[in-house]
Amino acid sequence: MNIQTVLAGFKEKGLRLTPQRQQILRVLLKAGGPLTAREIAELVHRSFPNVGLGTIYRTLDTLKEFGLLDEILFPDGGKRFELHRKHRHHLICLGCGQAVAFPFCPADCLMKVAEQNPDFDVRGHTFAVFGYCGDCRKTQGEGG
Amino acid sequence: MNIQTVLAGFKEKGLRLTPQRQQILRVLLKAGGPLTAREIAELVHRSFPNVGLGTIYRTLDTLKEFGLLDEILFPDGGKRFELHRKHRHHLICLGCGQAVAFPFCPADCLMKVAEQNPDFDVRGHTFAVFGYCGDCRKTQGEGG
DNA sequence: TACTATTTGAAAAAGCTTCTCATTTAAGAA
DNA sequence: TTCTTAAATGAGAAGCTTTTTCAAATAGTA
Repeated sequence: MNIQTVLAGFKEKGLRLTPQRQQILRVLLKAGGPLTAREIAELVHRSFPNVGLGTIYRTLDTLKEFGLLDEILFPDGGKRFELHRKHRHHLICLGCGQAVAFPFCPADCLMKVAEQNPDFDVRGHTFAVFGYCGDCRKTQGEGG
Repeated sequence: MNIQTVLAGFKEKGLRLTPQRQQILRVLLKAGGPLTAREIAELVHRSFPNVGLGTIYRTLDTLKEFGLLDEILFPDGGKRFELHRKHRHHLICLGCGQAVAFPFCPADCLMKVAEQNPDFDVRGHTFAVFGYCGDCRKTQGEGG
């Protein structure tokens, strides 16, 4: 996904292309992984020091509403955001917080669940794997 | 898991069996599904109106520390708690909030992830399925 | 009973997210 | 370019959940 696509989508929906929104989008596009609202705010502030957290959250809400943004729930309850890229799950390092996406779903489990709960209308699922990345294993991942 | 087991575990660890903790445990044992901290507090207050939220959270922390409590993250970021019962995942209704546990894990996906990330030391995972239960489908689950 | 470290209640504080509202501004019209 | 207007913004207040603080109470033991 590039910024042109996103901005075109914005225009289609009648949303204004404010500099703040553009900067928030650039930050999300540049991000190597999912970011917290605060991290997004800090990065945006490098170009627009006065953007309020309200604006950050409002923009994130707007993006979510249009399916452009994914929200990732970390095991401690913390939320992170990244631009939507098909359906993906994450491999998350408990040491450094780095998250790597992978594109496949727990198919076997979903099938079993659906089979065993025929009355339940499955609409979605979450799946995330936690542990320690190669770098963190050397320092903090052992013996936990 | 019954209250005797839990209380015995408490004693072993040198924890005091205060009436507040016992009541929190009873509430968790009686619960039909995972509860929010506030729900636990409300139920505890029926017997002990003055138990503070601080005590609730501290007790939940203690239980988590000893592996007696599981925390479930809902898709909106809300947290719920239930006494640990082996390793389980949840089928959660977006209509009424009811959560049903199931005892199997997304094995295929976990294997793939581990294979594709040999440097990563996998320590855990989360998996939850969301949708609408039979009751809610009749009223609010259609066309969402 | 007396002792003491643990636990508690109450309130304050902290952290994240949402809301409020006067002001600003993007986008289109003239 | 200037005007118009609804949408968006910044700043701060407010709302929630969770954590911390600390004097007072108490479980467990001697």
